[in-house]
Amino acid sequence: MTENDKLTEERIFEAATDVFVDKGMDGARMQDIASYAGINKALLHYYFRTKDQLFNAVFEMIARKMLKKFAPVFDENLTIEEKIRFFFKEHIAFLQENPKLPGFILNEINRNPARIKILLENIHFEKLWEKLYEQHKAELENYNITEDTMPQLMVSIAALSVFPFAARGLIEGILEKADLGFNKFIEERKEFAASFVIKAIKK
Amino acid sequence: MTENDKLTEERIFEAATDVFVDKGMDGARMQDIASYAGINKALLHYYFRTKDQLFNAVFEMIARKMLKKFAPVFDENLTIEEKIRFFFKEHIAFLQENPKLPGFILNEINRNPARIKILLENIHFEKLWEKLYEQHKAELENYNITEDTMPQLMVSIAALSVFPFAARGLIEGILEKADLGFNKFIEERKEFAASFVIKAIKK
DNA sequence: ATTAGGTTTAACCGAATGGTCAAATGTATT
DNA sequence: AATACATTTGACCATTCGGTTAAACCTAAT
Repeated sequence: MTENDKLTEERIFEAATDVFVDKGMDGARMQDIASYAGINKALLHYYFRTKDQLFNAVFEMIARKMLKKFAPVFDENLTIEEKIRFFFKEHIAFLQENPKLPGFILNEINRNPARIKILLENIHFEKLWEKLYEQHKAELENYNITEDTMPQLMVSIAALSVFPFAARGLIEGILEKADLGFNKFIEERKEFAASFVIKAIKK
Repeated sequence: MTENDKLTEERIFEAATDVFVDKGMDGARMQDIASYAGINKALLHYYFRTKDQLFNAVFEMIARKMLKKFAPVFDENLTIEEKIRFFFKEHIAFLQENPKLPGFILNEINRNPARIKILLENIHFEKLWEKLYEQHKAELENYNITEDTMPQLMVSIAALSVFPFAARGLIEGILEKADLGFNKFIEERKEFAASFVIKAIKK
């Protein structure tokens, strides 16, 4: 049953993804994953020998999926400002559908920083801003951005997009008292963050 | 021995802080904390009955310490721009000395959001931007900030300061290839982030 | 010196957890 | 129908972990 086979493995993988993202590596229980997938715990170990192996598979898949969302911006033929607006719209929309990913990834990275190096090799994520800088060298004359400050800019953009989700618990707690829902806050953020960055870098 | 007593309890508390911040609630082991404090595991339970109690004590102390760093800005008699520069300088300096706090807090908040509500009640952190907005109402005529967008601004400022530490593993992995140390990156960030925000909100 | 009370320890307990195994079940091939 | 092979399961194991207990230790007061 290659068909059923795939189904089982996929069900396991999806269950594992949900549980790991929700509880983290340390908090996740193999039994939970098995129950969630509607199978026996031994079958988990049949498909993925150990918890570590299962976790690594899940983590790499998620990290790849997330980092990939950063990439398409660089292929589009757009001005910097258009790219910035495009990025915030797309990336925040992605996070709206996967709101727990930021917290999960940041946490697991801190728990095991070594994993990142492997990840960054598999996905070629290096010198990403250099490419961007080359693409817009002429255009950047009108902006307060040099090659040196590109990393600062990139991290800032990532921060503005990712942080609200990573700190959702805090933000919700505070916004509540201003009776402003988190969803509305995020929806408004797509435009706010984009304009914020563009204003910030303009000469 | 009230003197020795305090010493033991303090040693335990400090050890617990280190271990919890490093491994998180789920990853931390009572035995590790005991060993780290140079005492017996039973003595841990003698001073702090359960792991939960110990963790709560540690977490609340850390959260209070960290959130407190946000407060002084509001007491100073400074212009907005001065406050922004002051904040980034002070807050990032604080994080330089406690680089693992952001990851720890964000993670534990996601793992147990309910705890936040209790915390936010103990520390009165509410409507903080309303105070700020009132203080600078007149001055804000020259900026693109309304009362509605204050939360967006506040979250953005926090993001720019906190995120690099929460994502340190990632940033280091990427910066490495640009042979720029994390420390240098952070040092430069104090000025970069401040100017970034000021530019962004100016009319 | 003895007592009393807080402090510290070694040994232990029960539950939970990651992982294993032999048996059972299903399935395709001959 | 019989064989061979992959899939699935229940029962089980060893270890780890949070927590307990009873006894030992220390110190100050009588």
